[in-house]
Formats: sequence, structure tokens, C-alpha cells
Amino acid sequence: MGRPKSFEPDVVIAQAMETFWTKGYADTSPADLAEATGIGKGSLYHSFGSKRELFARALDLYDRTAAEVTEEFLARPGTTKERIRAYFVLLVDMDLDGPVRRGCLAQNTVSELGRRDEQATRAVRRMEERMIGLFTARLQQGQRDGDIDRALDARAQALFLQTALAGLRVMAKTFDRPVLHQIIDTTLAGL
Amino acid sequence: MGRPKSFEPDVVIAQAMETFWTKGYADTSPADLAEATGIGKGSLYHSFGSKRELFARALDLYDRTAAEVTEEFLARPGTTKERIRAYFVLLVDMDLDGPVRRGCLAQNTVSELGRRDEQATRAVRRMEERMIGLFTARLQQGQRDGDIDRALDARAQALFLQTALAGLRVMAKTFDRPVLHQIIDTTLAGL
DNA sequence: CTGATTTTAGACCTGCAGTTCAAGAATTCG
DNA sequence: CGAATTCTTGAACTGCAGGTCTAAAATCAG
Repeated sequence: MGRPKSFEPDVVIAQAMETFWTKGYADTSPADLAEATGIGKGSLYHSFGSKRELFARALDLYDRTAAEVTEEFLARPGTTKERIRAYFVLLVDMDLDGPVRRGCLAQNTVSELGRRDEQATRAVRRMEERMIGLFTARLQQGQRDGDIDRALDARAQALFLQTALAGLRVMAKTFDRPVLHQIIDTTLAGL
Repeated sequence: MGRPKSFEPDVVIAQAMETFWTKGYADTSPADLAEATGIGKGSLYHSFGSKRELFARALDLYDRTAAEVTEEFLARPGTTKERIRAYFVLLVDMDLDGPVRRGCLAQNTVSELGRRDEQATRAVRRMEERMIGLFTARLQQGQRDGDIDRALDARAQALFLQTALAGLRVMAKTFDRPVLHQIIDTTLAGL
């Protein structure tokens, strides 16, 4: 019983995620969150406890969404190399198409909070492991399909891909599309 | 005439740089800077104008120092691949050896301030271009020396190396030494 | 030594971030 | 319908970030 919530928590978390992603953690004030979600500050605190806790929920949503998109995208028809290339291009282009180059929320988080927030660091580490797992699986599938060399160490290559992707998303903050696409080509030349 | 400064500006800027690097821009308060430099807040503002301006000076010092170290390190005896490998290992190990994993100040800056501070973005872009220039030069030297394939596009490869290095420094926030060294090997396998 | 000039340092100021609170509103149960 | 419960909201609170200011201190020119 009691008065029912006037909002869908998942929707609010998604809106908070967008705000944190666009502005960064420190630069997002409770007032910003209230405006972005259309909910009073008090309600936010009532429902989510603190800015930091709401951020944790947002980060978790980011994780699940990213994993879903990645998995789906890598599974579409095409060779392993084609799919990975398309995925890298997708992410870089999304960054460049937005009004601000917000990069990857996970990377931004570890960069902004990693030094003083162990929980944030662990969360990002989990996401990275997950991505590496997805890359590994796709590479192994490629080995079964015959479009990836059987001698390749899939796990090592997946670690490299995750690193290259992280680097690309850093470079996407300062460089432009043609350069970034060229880097993607160089990165994947060995596959 | 007038009362002479009681400190060496370059020393103060270096101390400020360390603090910004370790704690991040937003998390460094004027009080922190006063403590780190041993100078009163008032004096800092008198000499440097604002926190943001002092940061710009710190970032500039970082740039010059980094360029110097890189150039010197890549020029030491050894093949191109050996020198680049040693350089990557150096940076990763330095990150891991410190009490906090502070990463690269330039990357941290573009991540924290890039969205709202064009000047910071441009400064980081300049540093990246500089690094790419150094990598390009070293690769071209390798081509003259005969330890790098003449057919290689040095500029494209340098862009890739800068990207990979950026990625490594992101990964160095969450992963441990053996993994990072393995990634370095994978990254440089093609050279 | 005096006056002009520049630096020093910490007290002081302003605004806002992050959070709590109080009073009212919407719901279920009996 | 009244009681119990949960949610809503803007006002109110606390602390500190970032910056200014003032009075004293240190120098040099004359």
C-alpha cells in the first residue's frame, strides 16, 4: 500500500545515465538530475539514496545495455573481421555524431572516479571482462567458421581488441572521422 | 623592484601538476594546491590568476616533459620494435608502481574537461600530434636502419601506436602487469 | 630613510553541491 | 470513512570550493 511511485525507476535511471554520460559525474548536480528526470530532488533521494547510488544504478544499466548491443551486433551476418570492424565503426561514429563527444561511460568513470572509488573501478573491470569475453567468443566462432586463423590465441587477441577500442574512444575525443577509420583499418589489419 | 617571489614558479607548477595528476582537476581544491606547494592560497591566485590557468601551465609542463622523455627513450640503442616495446612497458609499469593509478594526465584531462573546455581539448590534441610525430620519426628511422619494413605506412602505424598506448593506459587502471605486458606483445606483434 | 612597488597569507565572501526535512498527496486496508 | 503507509516536493541546512581583499613584509630607487 502507500502512495504509488509516479515514475518508472528504469526510465529515471536511463535518464540519469544519459546525464552522467554527457556531463560527467562531478559535473552532474542533483538539480541537473531533477531536471533531466522531471522529478523533485527529494524524490530522487527518497528512491535512490544518494547521487553515488543512483550513479551505480546508471552504470549497471550502461553495462547491460552495452553487452546486449555488442552481442547482437557481433552476431549479425558477416565474417568475424567484418563484424568487429563494423562494431568499431559504429561506436566511433556514434561518438562523433552526438552534440558532445562523451566517449564511453565506463572509461570516463574509471578516469574520473577510479582513483578514489574502488567500487567504480571494480564495476568497470567487470564490464571490460565481459567485453573481452564477447570478443573471445566471436573470435572462436570465427575459428570454427574458418574465417580466423586457428593458431590465433583468441583470448590474447580479445584483450588486444578491447585495448584498441579503449584507445579509439580516447582518440575519438580529439580526432576526426577519417583518421579514426584509418586507425580501425590498421588495428584490424592482422586479423 | 618590489618584493621578490619567495618561490620558483616552475617548481610550484611542477607540484601543482603532480597534484592535478594524482587527484584530477575537479578534486583538487585551491586548499590542496596551497598545501602541495607550501604557498598561501592568496599567493597562488596572485601569481597564477585562477585554478584553471594554473592547470593550463601544469598541462603545458606535462607536455614538454613527456615529449622530452619519449624522444630520449626512443633514441636509445636497440631496434625500433625493442625501443617502442620498452617505452610502452615503461609507461605501464610507472602507472602500476605508483600508490594510485593515475594514468596519463592528458587523457584524464580530455576525459574530465574535454566536453566543456575547448582549450583543454586542443592542448591534448597537440600533445597527441606530437607523440604521433615522434613515433612516425622513429619508425622512419627504423626503415632507414632496415629493422622496419619499407612498405609500412609510418604515419598510419604511428597513429595506431598512439591509439594502442592510449588504450593501454586505460586498461592499466583495472588490469595487472602480466596481462598488460601480454597486450603490449600482441600490439607490437605486427612490427 | 622614505616612497613606490610587488609579494604574502590568511581572514573573509558568495554561491552552490549534496542532503535532509516537513507538510501534504495518493494509495490500500479494515 | 479513517488509519496506516508510502511517495512528492520545494524549502531549509551545512560545508566547502573558488576566489577576493587587506594589512603587513620585503625589496629597490633616490
